[in-house]
Amino acid sequence: MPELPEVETLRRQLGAAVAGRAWTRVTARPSSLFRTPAREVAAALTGARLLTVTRRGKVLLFGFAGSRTLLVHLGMSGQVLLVPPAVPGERHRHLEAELDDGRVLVFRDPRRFGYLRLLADAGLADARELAGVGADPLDGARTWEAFAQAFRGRRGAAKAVLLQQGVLAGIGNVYADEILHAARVQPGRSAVTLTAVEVKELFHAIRDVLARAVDLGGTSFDEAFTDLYGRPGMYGASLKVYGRAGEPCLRCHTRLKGSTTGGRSSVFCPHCQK
DNA sequence: AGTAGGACCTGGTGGC
DNA sequence: TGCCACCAGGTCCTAC
Repeated sequence: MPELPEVETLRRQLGAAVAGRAWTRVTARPSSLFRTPAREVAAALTGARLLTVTRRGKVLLFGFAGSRTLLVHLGMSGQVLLVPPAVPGERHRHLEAELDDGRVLVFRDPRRFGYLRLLADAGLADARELAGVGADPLDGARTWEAFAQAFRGRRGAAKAVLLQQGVLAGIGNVYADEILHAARVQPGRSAVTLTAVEVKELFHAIRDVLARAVDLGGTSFDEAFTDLYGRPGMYGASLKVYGRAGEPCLRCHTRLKGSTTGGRSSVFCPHCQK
């Protein structure tokens, strides 16, 4: 369930540890993950030097010399790992890139909900993977007024709007629940009914929750997410509602309620979330 | 334009 | 112990 904090954690680590390295040998095993044929990806990236690693919402962009960019979405079980050369391949390795320092960059994804796509930089502007990606919640220049305008233009439930990547990019099911609890807004509440004060509260909750989750290296459930070095994120201990249906609200001790809307599970406090 | 539902996929879990 | 139904999640698609 990599959402913004998990993807950002990886981006920072990749930028520090892998950017600047050439990919000396690339193995790509064909699977439904590859939106560019695996053979083509391997051929194009063998010998290529990775220059930058950036992020748009939940999408990682690996920028290579020669004006090519590899888009990587981790879906819900995707992992990017940096391992020593001798580590034998566990299952579900879709792409392995040997670096010019001998280490190996691994892309795993047991459930294969993610994707990889290689594009010429000129094609980035109209890549469908990025077309719906909106502003970044951690962009310090964003004001709550701009958020309010984007948020209140949508008709659906508050949670559904938070999950729309075009409003703010990078929020998934886990952090949406945490944000709504922090802002004291029920997930099913119609977005247009929020007062200006509530929208402002929501905006600050988005920032606070995501920034703190980034600081703690994201959230890990089982092995669904680990950082570049296989270590779990530490935000799990800070979760207030996700995974806690039936347990007491940490703010008011009311039993937290679970619900399902649009195929997504939600947990919220029926008392202190309005 | 919204909502709901299914599809994708596999590891883990709970029930019998 | 074994088997199976079911669930989780992000995104995309179709149907109302």
